Amino acid sequence: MAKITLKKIAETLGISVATVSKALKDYDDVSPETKAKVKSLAESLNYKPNFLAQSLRNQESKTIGLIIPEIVHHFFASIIAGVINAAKKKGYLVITLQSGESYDFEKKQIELLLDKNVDGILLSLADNTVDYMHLSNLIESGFPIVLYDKITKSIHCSKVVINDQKAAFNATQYLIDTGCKKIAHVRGPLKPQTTIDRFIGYKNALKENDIEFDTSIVFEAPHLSLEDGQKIAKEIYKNHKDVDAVFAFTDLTATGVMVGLKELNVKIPEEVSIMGFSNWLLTRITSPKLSTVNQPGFKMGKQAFKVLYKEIKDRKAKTKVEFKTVELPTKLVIRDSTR
Amino acid sequence: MAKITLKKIAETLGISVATVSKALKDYDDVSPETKAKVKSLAESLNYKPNFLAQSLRNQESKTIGLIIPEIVHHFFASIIAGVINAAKKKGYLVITLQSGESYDFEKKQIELLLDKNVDGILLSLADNTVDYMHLSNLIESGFPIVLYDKITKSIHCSKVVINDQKAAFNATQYLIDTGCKKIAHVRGPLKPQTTIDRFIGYKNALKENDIEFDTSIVFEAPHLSLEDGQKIAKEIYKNHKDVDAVFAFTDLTATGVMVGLKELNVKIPEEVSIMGFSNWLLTRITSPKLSTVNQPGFKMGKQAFKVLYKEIKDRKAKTKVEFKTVELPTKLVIRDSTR
DNA sequence: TAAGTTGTCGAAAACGTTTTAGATTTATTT
DNA sequence: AAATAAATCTAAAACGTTTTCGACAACTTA
Repeated sequence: MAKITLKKIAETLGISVATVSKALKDYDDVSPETKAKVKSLAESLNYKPNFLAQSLRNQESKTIGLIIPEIVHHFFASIIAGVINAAKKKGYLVITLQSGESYDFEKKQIELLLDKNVDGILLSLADNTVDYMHLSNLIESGFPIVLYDKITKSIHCSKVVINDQKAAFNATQYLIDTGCKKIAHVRGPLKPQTTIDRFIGYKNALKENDIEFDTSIVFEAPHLSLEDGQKIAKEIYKNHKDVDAVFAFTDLTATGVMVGLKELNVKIPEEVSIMGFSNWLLTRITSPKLSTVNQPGFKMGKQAFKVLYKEIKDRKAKTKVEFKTVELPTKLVIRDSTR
Repeated sequence: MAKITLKKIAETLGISVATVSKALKDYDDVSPETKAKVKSLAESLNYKPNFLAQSLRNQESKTIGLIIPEIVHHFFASIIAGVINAAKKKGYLVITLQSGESYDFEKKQIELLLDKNVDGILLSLADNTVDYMHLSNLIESGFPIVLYDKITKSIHCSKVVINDQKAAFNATQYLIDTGCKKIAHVRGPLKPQTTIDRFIGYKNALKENDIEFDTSIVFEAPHLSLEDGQKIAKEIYKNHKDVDAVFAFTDLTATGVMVGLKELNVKIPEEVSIMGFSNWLLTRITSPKLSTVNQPGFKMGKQAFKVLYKEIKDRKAKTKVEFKTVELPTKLVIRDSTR
């Protein structure tokens, strides 16, 4: 059961290791006869090149790193699946790490991945990442990194995102089109670009329709949890009875708002329309079923890998690497929580 | 920005590579002075050993493979998180692959991981895996593998599981204790051991309480989907009006049954108690909230890595590897869908 | 026949580390 | 002072691959 190596093949055939290697890779300075002999023996011994040796020699590991803020999360799990799926097709394997939305972990894990000689990194920024030196240095050195979902405009590199502004605009516009006049917004933690952009989209839609923007009906859900939503529901019921729609940053919080309002006997969607964001599994389970914006996690993962792959190839071929930003389309999924 | 290597350190210090290597590892045949010089230079140059070279030389990659049936799934995502978390603590990285419940993929991906020189594999069997030769050969050769969650009794190796029989027994017993007399069971696909065990637990509880087992109220949910559950709800409503409780193989299907029955104006839990299995996020969102059995995914992932780690160490130390089966405790989570 | 061409091969270096076995120097013992 | 022991170092092989460069033979060409 010992491992088959080039050396073994060379010895049994009475030729050199170099020739065996070249025969297997169809170099044209080895005769057809030798090639045939080598190939058939390699096949019958089920020879598999040693990946570590290849990596060491070729300075590439055919492995990429994927840093996820939170694995146990429908959207991010979809991303993992998408990345793995796309990577497999190109012969790449994926090492997944979780930053837990912590800047320190994020930094450490990037280092870990670099130490492991990954060929590139896919990264979604932790919410509290504010200092980008660790990234910009890396990118300047030419190391392939692509940012997905939670990005920042302050870093110059390739990115894969959805258009949060547009998506939020469309969601809000839909609420307006269906007769809602007083639309509250539940936003996430302050820093991430996604929070900001969805908020801007919401505001733009109001403006476009000459609806006055009222800062007192914009709520922050610090943990984006169900409970956050429930609390906000009570607040709305108590102090903002005229609210007839809620557009939330994410499905879970939207569900919290919905559950909270239902407990207060508010009729959904007759009295208040609820719009979520992401299209998680749970949107099909709430009652009424939650209207939402589909955020294509699997596709985003696939696309992110593709962009990274191109950069890895370009860098190897010493072609100039062009940074690009890919914007994935979202779409409204209208169910029963909106009029 | 060129990589710092032992060679570079050796050259600037005017000593040999061997000494540098040994100095950094505190071998006792290098003088304290040399050690100090080497260490301080290494530190100031921020020397990081090349992982590939180390792996090649030491014949260990400090990387393990994790094969998951389905990543986008609350329970399995928790497992991934648990494994990564435990692995990190021991300096191991995790390559995740998805089998998609396909036997062929499972085989291919094991090979992929072996080609990549992973030090061990964590595996949950695909539903349609029936032939275990690819595994038993590997295990016999001494390669560390541990099976988690979806296991088989036909393979002799370490395993990390919950006690499905006991968990199902307790769930059923709870239904009986709360006055249910006619308890239906929704089982999963026929093959997996988990399906069989939960079914046995259900039957045992009936027997223990002198309740007649009625095969006509055992239903199969082939895809374990929400829709499967809804269909079964209709069937129950139509032909088995005397059913006053349903114990389902998994939360999503339980939810399907619940949604289906609610649509037929059956009162939950007054007329029918519903018990799920797994304790996914969604159980807190259904209305009424779903009672279920907590299946500790994160812990299972952690534990699975620990067992694998021990095997890797033992094997390296040439200690005899003892296979063991770790059984993780489950517990009933009673919410509002049961009386 | 001398020079050039072509086809086929292998030695050796390289990737960066670890470790064995031996070499060299210094210190200790008789 | 010679023999032995201890302390410190290094050469070299090893892990398994890839690729450059040159060697050699056989065949063409002038």
